Amino acid sequence: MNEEAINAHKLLEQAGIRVSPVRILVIKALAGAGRPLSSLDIEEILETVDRSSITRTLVIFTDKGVVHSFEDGSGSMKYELCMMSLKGDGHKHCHDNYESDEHPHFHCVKCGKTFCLNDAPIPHVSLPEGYRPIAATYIIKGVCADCAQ
Amino acid sequence: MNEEAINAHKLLEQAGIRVSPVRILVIKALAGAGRPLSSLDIEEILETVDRSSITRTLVIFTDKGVVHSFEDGSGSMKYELCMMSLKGDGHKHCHDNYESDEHPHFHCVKCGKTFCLNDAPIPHVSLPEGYRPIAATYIIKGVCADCAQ
DNA sequence: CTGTGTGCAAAGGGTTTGCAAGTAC
DNA sequence: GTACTTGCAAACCCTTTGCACACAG
Repeated sequence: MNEEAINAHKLLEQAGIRVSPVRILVIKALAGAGRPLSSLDIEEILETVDRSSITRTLVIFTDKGVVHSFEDGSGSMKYELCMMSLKGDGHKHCHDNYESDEHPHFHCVKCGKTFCLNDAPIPHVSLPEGYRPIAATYIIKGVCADCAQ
Repeated sequence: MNEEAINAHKLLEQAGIRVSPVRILVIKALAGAGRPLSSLDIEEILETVDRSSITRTLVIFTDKGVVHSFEDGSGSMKYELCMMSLKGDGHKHCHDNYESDEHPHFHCVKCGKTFCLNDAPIPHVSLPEGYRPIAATYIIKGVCADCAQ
């Protein structure tokens, strides 16, 4: 069992999710991509795994705070590993502190890929009285450097 | 013809869109709601109009810059009148200047409604070299004041 | 007559669900 | 044995498309 597998294993246990082959594979696919993936993206990486199993896995991960999920305007949901779970702060649910964990994304309308803008935090916007925030998504739509050439 | 109808008429002409009954009705529905609507929302307001006609109308409006469209995480597209077209600056396409025209939104996961946070502009995030922005969406997901009680 | 707008029905893309077989404890 | 996981197929939701009729110039 290599380093990556050990980390995926640990990550699942810390999040209170039972370990399974598909779950390990999905974690590794997300970790290896370095950018948010759709269930279709993951299916293409993990050729042998059924899409509904991937989607079910991602729902569990989202519930347990292991991944963030958001719509980037491409028509399909994108998923990325939550930074807090990667750091091993499994007991801190990322929903409790979304502003420090989330970051903006850039969605390229040409290639369809979505990139993380890790350098900047999601800038703060204050809410009207009584509004309780859970999460925030900040997506800039445009053309990426590769596609602009 | 009342005041609202005259405005819708003018708005369409300024955007270079031919006037039609459905287009007037969709403009009025959007203007009357005060918050972004889905095609289903509009269908419920305009009981007699077919949903595909509404969607086709919204596509035209988006192309011409009369409305903004974005995904709020509810699974369906939301549409709202572009402020620039309301002010009569029909010649200024809102895509040319998204940061000054757009604003953040709040999506309530309980009632499913999406509200405009008009007080704040979309805060600026700088992009890596070569990335060309077209539009930005900033959506805070949570529970609205009415649903939090 | 010609082009545009609209309603209806079908198709398409993505996600979710039901069910049965497989697997771990 | 019991509970969980997974693959397959069907159902579902929303959007898009094809087509025919209605209407305006």
